[in-house]
Amino acid sequence: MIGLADCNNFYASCERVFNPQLRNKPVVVLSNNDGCIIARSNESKSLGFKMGEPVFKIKELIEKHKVNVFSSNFALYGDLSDRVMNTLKSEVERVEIYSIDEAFLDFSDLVTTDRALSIKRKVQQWTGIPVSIGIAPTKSLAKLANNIAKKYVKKGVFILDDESLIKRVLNVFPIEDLWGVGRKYAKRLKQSGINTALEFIHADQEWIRRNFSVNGVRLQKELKGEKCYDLELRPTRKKNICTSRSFGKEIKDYIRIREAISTFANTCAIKLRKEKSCCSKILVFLMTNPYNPNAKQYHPHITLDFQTPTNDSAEIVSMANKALKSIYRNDCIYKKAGVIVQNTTPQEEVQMSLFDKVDRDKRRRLMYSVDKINMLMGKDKIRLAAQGFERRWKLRQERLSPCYTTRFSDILTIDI
DNA sequence: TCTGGGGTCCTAGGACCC
DNA sequence: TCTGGGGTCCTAGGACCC
Repeated sequence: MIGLADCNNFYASCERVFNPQLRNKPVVVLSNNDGCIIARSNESKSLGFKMGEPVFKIKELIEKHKVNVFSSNFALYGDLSDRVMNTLKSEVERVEIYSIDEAFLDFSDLVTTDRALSIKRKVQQWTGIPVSIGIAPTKSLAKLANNIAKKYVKKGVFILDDESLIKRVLNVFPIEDLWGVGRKYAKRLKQSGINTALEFIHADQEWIRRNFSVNGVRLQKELKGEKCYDLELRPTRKKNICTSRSFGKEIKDYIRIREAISTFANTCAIKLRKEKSCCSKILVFLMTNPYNPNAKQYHPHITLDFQTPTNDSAEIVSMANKALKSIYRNDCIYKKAGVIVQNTTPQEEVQMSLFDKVDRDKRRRLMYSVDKINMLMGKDKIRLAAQGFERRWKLRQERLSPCYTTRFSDILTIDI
């Protein structure tokens, strides 16, 4: 049996941990640039706030209900996520961290409601984060069980084990809530008269394969209780790494864009080194504001290759700027830009180029020292000049909560 | 005025090989 | 007039996830 532990309204719950005044009050967390709603407490959900809704459209509603609004604070969420995962690992031997707020748990040894409940209570007590746990024979069914635990079961734990229970649940489970069925697939399925998980199980397998690829077939098998996805215990190396942002204010000036692209490229290089990977391709893209119908639209991108795979900041930044130069036009105003490094290989397995002139050992030691100094002294203490100093393109974050757990100056003090 | 960011996998089609 | 068979690799686009 496989369990899925999923934190309830994770980002909103994180904001509550060190700010108990928010309990039982509506909370929403916004995306970067304070643009859209990306997390809601139960209170906000019942007030009708929708996932992904742009904030400016619902300003009055927010004020009317005195909703507590926060900019996203990923330093806080990341740290609390680590605490939740470590707590789960203290109770279950085999844990797959699936996302920032979800983990699959191997329950093949012992499945009881009591065990699940005591795990849930421990996470709550040790981290302050409420979780729900669904347990079933396959990952897809565990996802489904979790969905039910969250919505309908007060104690927050639901075990989906015997066949007749599974059948009863599938019969009322909406097709669009299945794991792996997004908006497009749901629409197509409904057009074919398939509205519940049970109807999906009974659909013709060849038809599913044709319309929803092998993933659809796997989902169908998993719902029937046949395992297609195992627990993945070792974190896998990323194949692509992306750093991109919308700008707080739109930018036209080449120098400013170059500073942003240089910063994004440098961040990609840092992420690569953290993964101990090198990349052999780099993609740079620009975007004008698609929501402004009067603006000239231009969404260029270009991919360039490295002769020798690299994770050297200087090499990656200079290649990114070369790419930028070839797509930049000065008659557009840009809203967003980004850098994606691709075709990654483990840094120990880099294929050298016969004509390479770079002393790669020396460069690697240099990068190692830069990373180390920045870790000790603070982010960007050593940086490339191309990144600039002003960060004029920076995000809007007007309602940021303190980094309670990751910054000394933000640690709570207690008056006795 | 104001609309997020970071990933993965699959498939079809084109280019190429012998 | 008649024009094979069996592959691989790469990429763009589309779907999905959180």
